[in-house]
Amino acid sequence: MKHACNTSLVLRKGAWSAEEDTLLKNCIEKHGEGKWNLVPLKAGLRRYGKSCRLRWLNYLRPNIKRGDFKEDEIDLIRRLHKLLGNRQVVFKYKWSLISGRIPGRTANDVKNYWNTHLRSRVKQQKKKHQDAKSSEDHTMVTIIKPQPHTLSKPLNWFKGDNQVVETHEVENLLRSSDDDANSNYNISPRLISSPVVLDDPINEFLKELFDEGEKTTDNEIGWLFDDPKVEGEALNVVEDNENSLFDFPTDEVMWNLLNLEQL
DNA sequence: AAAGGATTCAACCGCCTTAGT
DNA sequence: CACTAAGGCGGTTGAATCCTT
Repeated sequence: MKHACNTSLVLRKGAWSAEEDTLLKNCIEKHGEGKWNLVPLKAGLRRYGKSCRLRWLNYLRPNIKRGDFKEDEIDLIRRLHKLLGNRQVVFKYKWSLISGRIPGRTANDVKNYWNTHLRSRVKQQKKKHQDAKSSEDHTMVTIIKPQPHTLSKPLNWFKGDNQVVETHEVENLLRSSDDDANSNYNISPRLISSPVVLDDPINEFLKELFDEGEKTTDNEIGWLFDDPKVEGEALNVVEDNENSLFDFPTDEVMWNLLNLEQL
């Protein structure tokens, strides 16, 4: 028999009260983030640690921006979702990546905004676009690089049916031609050029991702480096002692790329 | 004014990955 | 190597609020 009759052990669910918020905030300010399973004890809350974490990250954390999304924020979400949205398997952390580009907005905020405001709108636009282009042979989509986002942990990348490729393997794929004449992709630290085709889904994807110029099919990804402001910037892969990090472009470069994209 | 349908968004759920043992 | 706990993610839910009739 569990302690069902002891109400002091029943954990609360649902909306947070102002009192709970204060307790959690004080606790985090005193002890810092982390060890979420201990937070309810430290804070005197009858909540799951996971619930505390979510409340802190999405609502109580300093510098969280509330209220309506601005036009530039919406535009950025739309563009980044177009880049990442069709590649959900590879870009597993899509919403985090997108929210990482928008100061003060959480992944949950961005996801909610997309689901409630943008998804249907984009669907309609896409359908319109397809209808308009149905008589043409193909559409052209130019694409931008992923946002600058430092991943603290190595990610597993999609490799095929239930297989993953470790980050270091992707690093190998992206290794500079200066470092390895036999590298799969002829990528200098500053410029991406056409990769070699290999019989592997991830390489197929990377080929698409790094292919020069424009793609000829809808929903596909390619690169456009026509603009000299942008040309020369590339996906840098750097080492951080223990962890492999993808150092995506700076804000300025990102905006240049986004401005180039014709959506 | 009120009923009820539509929309919003905070919070939960389940799954996956990672770190520790 | 296997197991477990914790952290982190995207998808989904449902209460609150807004809008329409």
